Amino acid sequence: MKSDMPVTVRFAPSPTGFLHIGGARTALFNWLFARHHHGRFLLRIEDTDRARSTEAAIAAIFEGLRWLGLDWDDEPVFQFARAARHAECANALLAQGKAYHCYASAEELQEMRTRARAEGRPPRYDGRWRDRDSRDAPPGIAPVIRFKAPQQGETIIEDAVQGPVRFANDQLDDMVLLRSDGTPTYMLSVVVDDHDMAITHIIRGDDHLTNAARQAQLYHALGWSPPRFAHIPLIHGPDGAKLSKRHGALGAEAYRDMGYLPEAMRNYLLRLGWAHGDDEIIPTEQAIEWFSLEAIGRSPARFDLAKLNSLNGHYIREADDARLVAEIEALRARRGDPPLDLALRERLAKAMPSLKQRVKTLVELDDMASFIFQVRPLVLDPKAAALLTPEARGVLARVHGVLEHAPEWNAEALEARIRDFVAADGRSLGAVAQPLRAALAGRTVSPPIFDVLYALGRDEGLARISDIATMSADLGPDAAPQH
RNA sequence: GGGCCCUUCGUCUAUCGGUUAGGACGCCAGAUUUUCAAUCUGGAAAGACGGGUUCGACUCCCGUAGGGCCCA
Repeated sequence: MKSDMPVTVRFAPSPTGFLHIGGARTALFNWLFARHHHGRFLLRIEDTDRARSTEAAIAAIFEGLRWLGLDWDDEPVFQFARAARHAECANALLAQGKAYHCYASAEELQEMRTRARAEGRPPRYDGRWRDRDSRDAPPGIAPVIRFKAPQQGETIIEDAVQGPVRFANDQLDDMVLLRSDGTPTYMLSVVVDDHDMAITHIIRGDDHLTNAARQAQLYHALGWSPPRFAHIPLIHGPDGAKLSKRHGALGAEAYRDMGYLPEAMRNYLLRLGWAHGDDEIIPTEQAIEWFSLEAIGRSPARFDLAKLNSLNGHYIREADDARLVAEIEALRARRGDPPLDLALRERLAKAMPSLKQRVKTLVELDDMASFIFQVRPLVLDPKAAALLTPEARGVLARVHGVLEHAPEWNAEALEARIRDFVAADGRSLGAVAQPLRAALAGRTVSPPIFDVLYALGRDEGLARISDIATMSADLGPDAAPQH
């Protein structure tokens, strides 16, 4: 263990797709651990699979991490570029007799597997070139370099999350380090890179737990002390199976586009497999202070959108209004909507305190704000149209009269005025508020009508009421005003 | 098939041998109310199963079942 060294962790995705939710959580845990210890959080792009690695995926991963607010230290390391260094380490092991050339052909390997299978043994390389002289090598065959793994005893991983995990060494065969074309294998590259990057703690999904044993052996053979391992359980879909496309496993940018706030996502992901007593709302600063590997659970957690929604609603309500306006503008821009002019942006800002109270996502926020973006004459939805009976329109005409001389145009003053009108008229507030809502928003659901009136402003508000009040034709469900 | 890991309300979790098994999301009911929310109050809801160890197990051990990961 390198307890004397500054904490250095890494996130090492393969750029074969977007930053999915499991990767995002792994990155978050690494980031929190680094920030907690005032250490470094590095990025390594494991792009050795040339066929599947893409520039687009690399960009998506960077973008996803930036969106989540997980800033990394130093320039990212690209693994493929370090292949020569990896080969050098394999050759060093070869020179020291800790690795050997293996000339077994693909057919031989296949034969080994089928025989093992037939005999009910686990399919493993049988070590046939382990102690054989290279002079026996068949001509014309480029050898691979295999690791001379210990055959007796056991390898114990003292995992920070899983506790001690023991592997019998005879279960682990002599893995390939360098392929016959001279390219390093994943197992070699990871160990060399983690060592060269001075990684002190490897926090990754527990799908790598078995790899840890072989990697630990490699560390020892190379004369390096292994880092501390922390294998965190994978995230599962709602049905308990591994999270996959089938569950709609999406990239970080998809969650952004669905209207989630990065701080809500961080809070949600943190609580998947990690807890601090009964605390649920844990802002990032607090998370950094509290985070520890010991508190990570060992059982896989299921991804649950309902809880994310709840957290997101909380963070939206807490968010600064100006920021939310900017978020809505960004969302609309991504969707291809024209930018908001000054007046609309101002209306949106005025409505924001009320709007943000009633939504779970930014997409819902945008929808809740649609009354602001509507252009007169409003398109009424069927329920709103049904509310606007001739009688209701008559009421609206009188409300218009009451409001047009209002000295002040703010929610409190408008409410007082309308309540006076309602009281004098002997009606319930609802009998006036609902038609008013239909006229102002074109829907039966909106923020409180006084907030709506205030946000719309005097001219637009009165005009919308007037549009409906002066309408002569019957307003059947199909008679809503059309553009 | 082999190795390894996991198992508390529907979901995320607290509990680190002694609790009426707590909280959150979701759900149901009520309060509030101009709609929808928000908020408040109340409610239903859990230790997979079987053995041990112990005065006492959700908690420790073994087994079974179920799920997952890796290898092929």
